[in-house]
Amino acid sequence: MPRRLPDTPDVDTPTRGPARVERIVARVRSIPEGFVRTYGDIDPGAPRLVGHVLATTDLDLPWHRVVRADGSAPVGRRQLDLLRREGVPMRAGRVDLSVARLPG
DNA sequence: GGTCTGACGGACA
DNA sequence: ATGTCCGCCAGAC
Repeated sequence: MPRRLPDTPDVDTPTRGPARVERIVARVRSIPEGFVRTYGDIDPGAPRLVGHVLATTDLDLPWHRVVRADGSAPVGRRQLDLLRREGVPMRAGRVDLSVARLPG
């Protein structure tokens, strides 16, 4: 008898290990100026991992284009300024996701 | 091996 | 709106 069953295959077959981090980096990198993506959009299976990556990486990424699911900015005013400068629409101090959120 | 912690998200009170 | 709880994954001890 196997000591454990194989992971349930799902539609998404998330990558595991360092490859997953690479995928996150790639997705952040691909956010065009003037748009944002949420942590959950970048990695639905592990949004916190996205934060972990952004907080520890030394790569030059458009980190300011990653916001929370409600459009608020985890890093604060500095981040909002950067976004405003790119013309990202705001509403009540948060990003207006209905307009700025990148599809997919 | 185990335990904790992130720039989170969703459910629920 | 505000706060709690739990799940998620990789990395650092």
